[in-house]
Amino acid sequence: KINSMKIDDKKMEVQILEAAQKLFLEQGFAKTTTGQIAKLAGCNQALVHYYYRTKDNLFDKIFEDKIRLITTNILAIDSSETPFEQKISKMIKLHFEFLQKNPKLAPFVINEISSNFDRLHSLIDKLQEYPKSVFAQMEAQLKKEIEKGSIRSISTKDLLITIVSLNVTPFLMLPVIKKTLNLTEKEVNEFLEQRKQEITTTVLARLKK
Amino acid sequence: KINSMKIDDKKMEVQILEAAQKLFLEQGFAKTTTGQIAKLAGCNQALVHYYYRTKDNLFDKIFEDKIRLITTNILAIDSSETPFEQKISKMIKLHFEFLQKNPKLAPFVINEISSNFDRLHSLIDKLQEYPKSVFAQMEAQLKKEIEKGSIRSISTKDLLITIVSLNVTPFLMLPVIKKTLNLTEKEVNEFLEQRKQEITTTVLARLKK
DNA sequence: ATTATCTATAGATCTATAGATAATGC
DNA sequence: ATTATCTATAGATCTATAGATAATGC
Repeated sequence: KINSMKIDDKKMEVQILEAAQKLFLEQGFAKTTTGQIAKLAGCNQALVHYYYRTKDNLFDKIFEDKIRLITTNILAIDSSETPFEQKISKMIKLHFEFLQKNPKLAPFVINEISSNFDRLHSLIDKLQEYPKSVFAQMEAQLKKEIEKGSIRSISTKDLLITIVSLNVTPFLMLPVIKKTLNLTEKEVNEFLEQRKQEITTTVLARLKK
Repeated sequence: KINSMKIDDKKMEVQILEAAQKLFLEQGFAKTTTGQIAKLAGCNQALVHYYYRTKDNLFDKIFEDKIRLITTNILAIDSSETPFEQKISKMIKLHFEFLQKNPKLAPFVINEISSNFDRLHSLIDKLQEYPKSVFAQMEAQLKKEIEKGSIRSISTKDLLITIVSLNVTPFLMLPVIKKTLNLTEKEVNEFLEQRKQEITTTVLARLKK
């Protein structure tokens, strides 16, 4: 079985999913056609429907997967005895680098949510389940530090929104920044590196007494 | 002429533009049809094309208008002798309240930019013209303060990205927040008020020596 | 006369399915 | 036999225009 496959001869079912993913992330659901998906996957348009029946189905699979990816990467809690500020720095860094590895992810999810929220209700409910316990852990750690007096008071919610806001926005603005400042790929990376540093500085400044 | 119009009997041309605006902001370009626009405007679908010829034309008019609205509201420079920190606070406040008055604006623009950037090149060029001089003013003020030693060093670009990031993101997340936390309209407003305050706190903390 | 509005429709997609054919697994 | 893939197409939109009719301005 393993032998019978050439290197890039993945099962067509998978290739279709991957093609769909790529196109949905780039253009959004509305602008992507099953014809485009088929073409990119290297098959006939009918086959897309053979495997996934409807375009909606295909989208839901992908969207749910992305929501899960995001929720499992928002909070990388570190329960070790590392100083709190280092934990926060690491959390920002990991989240930012996750976004860097998936630069189209944030725009995509925000697009679909804000232009099609009703249809996505149920899918988004999955956003709630997992992070709850992790949120609680985070809250416990934060409270402890505040009581110790080692950081300035802030709510868990605010801290998280601040981190996510600062981390996500550069990727939303990336097309505009690239064009406006006429940046090479290398300069884009430098910008992001520099920005990552600045975000850490900002968040830590907010926590400092 | 004035007499001949009933209260809400705006010229159909305008009603079509407004209907299109509302629908584009809510659903994006791709999901909005000229049929929907006509229905909301209270006319026939053909009339949409009579006045604006193509859907693209109609969109471009609106998009350009929104880009202009945004650029004229990003930087409300205050050249008076007010202390710098107060200027920043006011700037954050004005920008945030501008977004509050136009809550669909940020998601809309980000959507269209990230799913259709190529087509919008020329329109976005307008984003550059106006703000340049204002950016320069801001930079001058900031440099002065840094040299005086009254604030911690930061680049104009970073400061602006930080403010925009923090201000914009709550509006991108609003549908999810509403649903996830099950908020009433009043609670949403409270959340935003509180958040506005927190954003100011964060930015000022970053500037404080 | 000129401009605004409507009805009707051509032409272009696009999704989804039916039915034919090719490939594969027993 | 069963599963994967293709060809072809029905049916649903959707944009844009042509041509008819109604409203308005001199």
